[in-house]
Amino acid sequence: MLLKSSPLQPMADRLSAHGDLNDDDRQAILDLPYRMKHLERLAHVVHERETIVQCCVIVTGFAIRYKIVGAGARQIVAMHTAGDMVDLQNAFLTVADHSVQMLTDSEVAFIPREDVKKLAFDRPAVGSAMWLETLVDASIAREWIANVGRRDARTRLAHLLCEFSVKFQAAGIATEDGFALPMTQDQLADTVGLTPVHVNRSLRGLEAENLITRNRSTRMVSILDWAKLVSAGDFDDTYLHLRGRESAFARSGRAA
Amino acid sequence: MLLKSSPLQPMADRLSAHGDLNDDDRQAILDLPYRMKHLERLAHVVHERETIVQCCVIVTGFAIRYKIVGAGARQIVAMHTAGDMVDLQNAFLTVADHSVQMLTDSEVAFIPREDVKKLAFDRPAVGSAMWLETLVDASIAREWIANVGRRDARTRLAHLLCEFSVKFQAAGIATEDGFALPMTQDQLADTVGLTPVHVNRSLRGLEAENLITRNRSTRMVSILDWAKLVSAGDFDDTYLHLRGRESAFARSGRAA
DNA sequence: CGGGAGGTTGACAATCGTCAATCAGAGTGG
DNA sequence: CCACTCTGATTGACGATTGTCAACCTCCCG
Repeated sequence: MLLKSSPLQPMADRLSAHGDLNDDDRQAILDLPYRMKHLERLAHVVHERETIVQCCVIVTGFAIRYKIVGAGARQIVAMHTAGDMVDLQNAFLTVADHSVQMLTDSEVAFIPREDVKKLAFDRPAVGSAMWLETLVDASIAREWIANVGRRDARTRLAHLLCEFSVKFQAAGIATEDGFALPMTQDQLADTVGLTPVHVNRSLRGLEAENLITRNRSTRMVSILDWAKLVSAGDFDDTYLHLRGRESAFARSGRAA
Repeated sequence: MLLKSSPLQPMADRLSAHGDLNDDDRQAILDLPYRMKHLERLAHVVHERETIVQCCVIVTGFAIRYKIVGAGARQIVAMHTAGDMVDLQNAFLTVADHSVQMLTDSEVAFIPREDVKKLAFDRPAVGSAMWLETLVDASIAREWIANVGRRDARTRLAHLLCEFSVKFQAAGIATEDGFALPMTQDQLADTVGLTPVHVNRSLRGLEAENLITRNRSTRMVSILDWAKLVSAGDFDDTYLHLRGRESAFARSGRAA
């Protein structure tokens, strides 16, 4: 069960979390052909309108998906961490409808899309898990629409911080006390549909309320009061579909 | 090839558009067990947090997916027309992360989720098409994030109208000249993250510019200048992934 | 020690929201 | 055929959240 060896292990773990994969399924994932690549901060994996031929799995690091609108503004539409299959989901779409860029120096594995498709249909359990993964992504996107469309600045940011906290903990790269936020305020602004100036004001507001603390140099966010942050962010982790895991509500209950 | 008989025909057509399905594939779709139901305007198909046991295909009519945020506001996160598999995509998620409501009196077909899953993996061609359909939905959601997050009121609405025009034409329920918009201004407001008052002002603005005309009683939107509307809405239909079809840009080119 | 990226602030502008009144059209019952 | 009612559309006055502009600060690094 503990075959920690392949760079694809995080991907196998992620998919296992979505359903019961047997050892053969897991091994089949690890046996996928891949090509490792080191990508530097701000390097692009895909550009909008490009043709997709490979799927990309993040082994280490963070990435964002973004779109550029006519006025030149950028909107970040998703954020990914280790184990995420950034464009694996797009194994079925031919032309990219958005760009993918690394937030940090990262290790990624590229897998030919045909091999991914084949695996998905050869092994329904794996296929289901992959499909599920893309559906969870879609669910998060819907939540972001609501976040940007119907919440004020403070709530939007608190919500995003809650989401990151839960997501990072699920990925094993954060504790309940806080996490390293690999985004500048410019990037945060493009994530929640605000300006960097307003993000700054809102973030300081959350600090002033003693919900969080930040370390500017390490870019670490410490959560001082999870229950209040959840409340401030109107956060409910149902949309993350984390199933078996300890839910954020459970955590908030414990903290209360 | 023309077996127009089953209520599931629109679904088969839609899936065929995403890839090459052979006659057996198409027949397998039509052979799915289903239960027809008439739903009145504003009836709910699913409520947020409910457990999903059936998948729903719209045969006639329109539906919206929406979320309610803490402050009580509603955000519509998707809009669906005939042929759309509203919760088929959620065959893999157990608990609904949003509500689904009909915009008009409609005919829908309910299919047990297990049968959908089985079909998807028994017939990879169908499974691919279904997966693709969910990925297109996700792509639209991402575009909506950008629309709400980074475009001003006028542009947001123009963009939405362009999307509806293209989508409705693809579904065969609109011409290039216009379409019946089954939404009130309240619902439009909850779609683009504005207030109804501001939607009204923006819509009248587009009319004043002679980009569109509306018939209040039939709720019909006529497009007077497609090219200018596309420009005003910063619209590029790449994200709709319509492949083989005549693209909106082709149309705008023709009109120019 | 200079340069640069990113964070912070203040003053001011503006898009968009709120509130509330009024209007228009469809359906209903007498 | 007309009053009545209800939903949805339209407008105006006013308020406020958020954006814009621009300066300054802080830390890191060569």
